[in-house]
Amino acid sequence: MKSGSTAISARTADAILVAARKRFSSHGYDASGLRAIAELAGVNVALIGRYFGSKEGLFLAAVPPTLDISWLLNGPMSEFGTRAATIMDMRSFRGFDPMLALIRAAASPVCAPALKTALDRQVIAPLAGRLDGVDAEARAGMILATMAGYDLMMRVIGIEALRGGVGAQRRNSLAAALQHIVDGDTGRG
Amino acid sequence: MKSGSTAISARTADAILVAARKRFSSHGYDASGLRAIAELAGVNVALIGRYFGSKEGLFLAAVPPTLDISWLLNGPMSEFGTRAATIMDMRSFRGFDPMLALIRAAASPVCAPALKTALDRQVIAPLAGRLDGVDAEARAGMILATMAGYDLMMRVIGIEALRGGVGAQRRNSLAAALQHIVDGDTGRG
DNA sequence: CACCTATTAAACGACTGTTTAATCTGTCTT
DNA sequence: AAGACAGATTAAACAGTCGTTTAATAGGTG
Repeated sequence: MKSGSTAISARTADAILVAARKRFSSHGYDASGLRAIAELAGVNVALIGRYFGSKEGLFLAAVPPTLDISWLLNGPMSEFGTRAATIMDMRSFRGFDPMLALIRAAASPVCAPALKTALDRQVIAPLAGRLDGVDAEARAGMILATMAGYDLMMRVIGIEALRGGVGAQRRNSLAAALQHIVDGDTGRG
Repeated sequence: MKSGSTAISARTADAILVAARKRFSSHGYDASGLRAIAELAGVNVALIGRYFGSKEGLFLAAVPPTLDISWLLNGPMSEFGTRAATIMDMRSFRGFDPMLALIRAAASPVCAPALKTALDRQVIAPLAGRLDGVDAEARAGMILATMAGYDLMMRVIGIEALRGGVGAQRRNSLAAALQHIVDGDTGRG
């Protein structure tokens, strides 16, 4: 045998996780039925209950672990704005986008607490550690808020002012906004 | 009779609208049942169908008309950042908060199109008209995105880095971020 | 009383997350 | 090789809620 008692289940559980991430990021938590997730994974609905206990358990196992920005911290912080804006604008995930899953699930009361903890530990803390100057944590929170708001308006709602026009223009707006927070410019001095 | 055929219904329809706004802004679109809205309004569920046709019709009548920022454009644009940040941070709506309703309903596919139209006409356009310099619409979109992201992180998810600490600190972060976009600072010149 | 409107209780089918019991599959034992 | 066992998977049903609709009731004026 390959690995004993959970060989087949490990692959099935993984298929469920992959399907859940796709569905949660494209339809949100409330609008994602367990049967739709199961069908996308090619398994029976009852297996979700068996492997993850409940819909909330499935969400907790699927989304929070994917929320990290280590890929964004590789490089000098003097170029954080352009680096973040470029990735945010050019990215094209195939089925699963952690940021969209975060935004679309935030409205659900059962998701918000887990998202808050994951963001505090995996996004705010490491980002604040790379920021010089005062109020590092508050500024890290503002950076996250700016990126999330950008995605909320451009990808979830589809605001024309951000979607239309030359890509470089909106990237510059986002890059400049982010870099100012990184540089700690208070705008008054 | 007072006004013919819809005298009593006008008051009832208004009670339904008020209840719907409260519920949509505190629980989002998907998690707001029509029966909960009707009970909050003190009327029967069937009246919602009679007055607004469907749940989508109720949302369209309740939320989009409330999305405007005329109160935010009164005053010099050189103080837009501090003015917006102060109102955003100090505000305390009793039951209905348009910004929270926008954020919590954005994930629903049936709400997004209407929100997009309302935001384009009632927020982006008037705001862009007050902005000097290049890419006024893209920058107006960034201002809206920054404010929405701030609310998403602080009020919906409850990020500690934004909630905690002295209020003046997080207000300064938000105010500075917004003012830089207003001033059209590209961060590279 | 008759009439029009506003309002209600009740039921509709469809879907939700979750659970139960049965079936299938593959491995090990005799 | 044949039977027994354990784990993985499934079909089916559970109680509940969803948005919506239908038919009956209450309220107020002519």
